[in-house]
Amino acid sequence: MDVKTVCLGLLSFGEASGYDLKKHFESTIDHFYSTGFGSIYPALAALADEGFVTCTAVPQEGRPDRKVYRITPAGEAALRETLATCEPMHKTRSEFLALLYFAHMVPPDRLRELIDGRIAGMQQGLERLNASACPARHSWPASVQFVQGFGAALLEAAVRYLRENRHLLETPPATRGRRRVA
Amino acid sequence: MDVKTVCLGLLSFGEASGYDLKKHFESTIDHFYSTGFGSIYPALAALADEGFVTCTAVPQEGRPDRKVYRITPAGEAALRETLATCEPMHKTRSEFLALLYFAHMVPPDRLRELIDGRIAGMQQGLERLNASACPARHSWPASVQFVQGFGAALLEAAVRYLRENRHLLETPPATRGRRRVA
DNA sequence: CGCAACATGTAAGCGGTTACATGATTAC
DNA sequence: GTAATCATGTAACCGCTTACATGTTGCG
Repeated sequence: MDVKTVCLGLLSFGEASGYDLKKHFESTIDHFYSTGFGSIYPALAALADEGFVTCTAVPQEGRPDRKVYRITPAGEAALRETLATCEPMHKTRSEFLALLYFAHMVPPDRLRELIDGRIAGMQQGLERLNASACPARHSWPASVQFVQGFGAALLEAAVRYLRENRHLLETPPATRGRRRVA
Repeated sequence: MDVKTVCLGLLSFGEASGYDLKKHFESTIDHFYSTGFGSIYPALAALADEGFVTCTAVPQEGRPDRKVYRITPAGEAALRETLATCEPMHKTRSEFLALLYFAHMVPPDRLRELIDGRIAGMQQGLERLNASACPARHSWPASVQFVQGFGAALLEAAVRYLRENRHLLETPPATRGRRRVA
């Protein structure tokens, strides 16, 4: 499932511009599928080419036309087909965890800063998720809430684990009695 | 931090062949940084070119020479440098969550099967992590244990969340009184 | 005065995945 | 017999990231 499909799925919630989609990505999707304008705009153009969306240019003052996309019946059928048949993967690529894996080669100060930073970043992500969940004014389906809850649950677990176990990385090995005071 | 750096890091634990590294990736790294031979072999060749590892060919019967790689002092320095200065990212790309996000477009049976499959896959991953953690015979540093524990904690949280909240996706919306019997 | 938000797009480049190529041994 | 394990590599392809390109409005 590529960016095109995700954009098509988002358009199944209602019409939107590329800019709108980017904001949607940032607010609730970023934690499991992040992307940028460089992927979104070409995706929308391709979807329009295939007849899966229509595009209406809304003139604006002092800005490029706002291009509003709407999903077509063909697009909805294609989306259902893709969702019904694709083999959805799930993968994490974390240089952060890789670095921790090699903690024995990382200066202690650096290690501490990185872990502090990561915890802070995760709590920020948590706040962002909860913030966009609160309003409850959306016409979005329950699944959105579900996926945000999933992200929040994982973030909470990650923060807890880091807090409770970082000492395993940060205490000196103590093998070979190095720096033993007594 | 690319595949090259991770391979170099793994070689800081001790000598290994490309094949060995692949097994190491599969057993304990896969959950946060997966890769294949197509990345590992070129990475090792590049590291050898740069003088960060040496390569000793060990002849075998009926098989290609086993090429054993060892990190050099220059390689260790380069590794420390990279780990001390890189900006480690952490990102998840989940088509699975994307699909759940659009659950309103997915046939209920398919949805159930996918969630069941994902839970099963996660529990398998959990068993694999615990299995490779148990032996305790490794000369690997504590950080390895730490990272495996991290993976396990997240998997557990994910399984729990899916179990406890899947009904939110699987019960019909009930809006507009569809299929209301009474 | 400078920065953020609004708004859309192109194109090079990069890293990684996938498929291909080869081939013996061992266990079921 | 047929699948899995051992063992190494090459190369095309592909999608995504990044940088570039442009320009107005409004806020502090």
